Amino acid sequence: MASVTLSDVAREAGVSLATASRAINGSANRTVRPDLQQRVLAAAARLGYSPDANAQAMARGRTSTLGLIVHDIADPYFSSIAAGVTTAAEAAGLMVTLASTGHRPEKELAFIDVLQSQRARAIVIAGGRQDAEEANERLRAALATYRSRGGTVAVIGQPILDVHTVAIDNVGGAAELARALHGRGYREFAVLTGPAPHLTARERTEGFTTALAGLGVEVPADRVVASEFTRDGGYEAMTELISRQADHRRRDGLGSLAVFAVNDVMAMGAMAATRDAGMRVGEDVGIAGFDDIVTLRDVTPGLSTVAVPLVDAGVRATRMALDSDGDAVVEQLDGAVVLRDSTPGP
Amino acid sequence: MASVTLSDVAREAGVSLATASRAINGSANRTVRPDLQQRVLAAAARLGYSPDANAQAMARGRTSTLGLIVHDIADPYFSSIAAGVTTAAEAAGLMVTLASTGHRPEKELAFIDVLQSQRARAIVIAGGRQDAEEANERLRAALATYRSRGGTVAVIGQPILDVHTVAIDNVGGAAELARALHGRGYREFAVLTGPAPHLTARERTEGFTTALAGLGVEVPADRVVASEFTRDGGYEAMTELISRQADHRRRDGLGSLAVFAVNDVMAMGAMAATRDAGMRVGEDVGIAGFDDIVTLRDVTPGLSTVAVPLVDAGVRATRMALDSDGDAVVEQLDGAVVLRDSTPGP
DNA sequence: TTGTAAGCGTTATCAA
DNA sequence: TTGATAACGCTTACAA
Repeated sequence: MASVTLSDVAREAGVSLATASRAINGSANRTVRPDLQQRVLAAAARLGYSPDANAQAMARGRTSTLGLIVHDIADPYFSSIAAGVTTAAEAAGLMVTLASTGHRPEKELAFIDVLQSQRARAIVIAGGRQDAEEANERLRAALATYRSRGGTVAVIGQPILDVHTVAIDNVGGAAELARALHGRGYREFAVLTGPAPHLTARERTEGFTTALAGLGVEVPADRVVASEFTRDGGYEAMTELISRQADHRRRDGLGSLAVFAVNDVMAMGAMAATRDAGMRVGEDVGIAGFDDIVTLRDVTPGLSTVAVPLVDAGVRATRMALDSDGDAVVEQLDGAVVLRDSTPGP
Repeated sequence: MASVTLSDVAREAGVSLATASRAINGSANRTVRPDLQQRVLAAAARLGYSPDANAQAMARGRTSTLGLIVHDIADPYFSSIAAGVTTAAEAAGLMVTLASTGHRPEKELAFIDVLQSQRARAIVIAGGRQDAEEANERLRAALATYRSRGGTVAVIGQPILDVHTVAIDNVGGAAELARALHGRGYREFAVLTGPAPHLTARERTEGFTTALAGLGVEVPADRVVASEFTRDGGYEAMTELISRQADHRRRDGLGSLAVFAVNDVMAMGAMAATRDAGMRVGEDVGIAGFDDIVTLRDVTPGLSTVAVPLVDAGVRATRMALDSDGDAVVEQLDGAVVLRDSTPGP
């Protein structure tokens, strides 16, 4: 690591350290004489000088790092958000430090500590919150400390951490989906919901069932199946649902039933389970998801879903974290129902 | 940013700066008396001390940062690799700085500079190389400089940058796929290949056609369609292919034709184009891809493809970058053919 | 406009 | 075992 330092450059250019510094980054203190500036730049190039960002961070008292915490970067939901965050961060001249928790909530705290240590300028946390008050309280405390030290924060998810939040309208989107499916003629519904404490799953489920109730349709309790918030969760929940239904209606399949899986990846699992049970998606049973994952837009039958602008969510969260420093602001992001052939109507 | 410093902790604990430092991280210089150690730790906790990673980096002369450069983090190919990289990095006690180039090769160079400035310990570059010698030469130079300054590098892609490389066996995988499709009875083939300079696309195409040649089957030039390496590229190429074929064989569709799209995402585009042209995937034409993207494993008909262990590629590349410091090592990663219903046989 | 010198928060060397 | 103190590479008052 025998790096070339700014002193080396200064010496090579025959100027003082201060002048070299000013020439290379044009600091607040205005100008350096053009010819000197050139000399310094030339010397830097000749020596292959690379400024030490850590030293700069120390001297300046601030870094150009933004932290991004996701549950699982391989999940298309989070990777889309990450794309938005990296884009917006780059536009702001920041590099992003990526932390993937692997769905372990305690890692969130640990990563906040690390980002705190790195003196990251801002932290973006992506991913719905859990209904787990002690965990949330710890998170709130950690973020409050981070903010008190000058960092800024934005969360994509539920606005319960007292920080800037991009809140996806899960309730509204699910409700609209419910009405749209009802509009296509479905009168029987089921929900493959996530784990009970998962707020996003819960909001989507409630939005869906409440909207149906408003239309005079009830979703019986045995048609609300809990599971993991994953592809396998969707598969298992659908399998379970099918076996529960088998009793009543063995021969005619699930006929006029529309199944709402609370995210697209679960919906894909549900589709697979449907097929493995010998039924056809769309014809024997309708299936809808939530998110409109871009990679899944070409599946057949086309998956009905609620499109969420995930990349945009990442961009907005980053901007919020960077721009506004005051009280916690909540920005709502609406989804848009997209009806495709997985729910053609009964 | 009025942070608590180690001096504050030392004062609070009534010990020297040096002792505080040793107590908190147990440096090479062995022990600190247990009671002092406790006092320091307690003081640190009381004050909410958070070590300044930048200062540590300066003093220690090394960081705990690993840089990851991808073309597009929203692409499932890269997000899977990123998952492997973050996992392996975390295991090594490193944080990863994520850089997404948006497919602009010049950004790769710029990011290497930034990572160099950050004094990142290692850099992992994911994504196939282009046949563009000046660009590659610049990259080689940048990486050589980075390495000469003490950094280590690993690339996932073609081993042409004189650094450690995880090379995916595109030729072999595509060849095996060709033989497997031939084994299912196909005798006519087409290839939706990527842009000409894209080495991964080229290797897959060549592996495929060469293997077929070995079986006595030739792929006519007008059945090799170039396009972007994306979903839309696949869609357009397939549309083009269909229109080219339309002349000969209007009524019987593409019958016994198997189409190899050089990656899964392109294959999804090709499937969409097939359907939009009123044909059925599997029955009217076979379609296969490459990569076995996890999110696409449940599409119907199931997409025949070559499974590439992408997460593992990320893990290995990270380990290579971290472990071996010497000459460029090339580790080959084999794919495995997975035949599904998108190529049932003619 | 340029230079001198004082930090920035740690680690690590060297004495004590 | 502990404590001064000199780096680490840079920025930025403050002087010149």
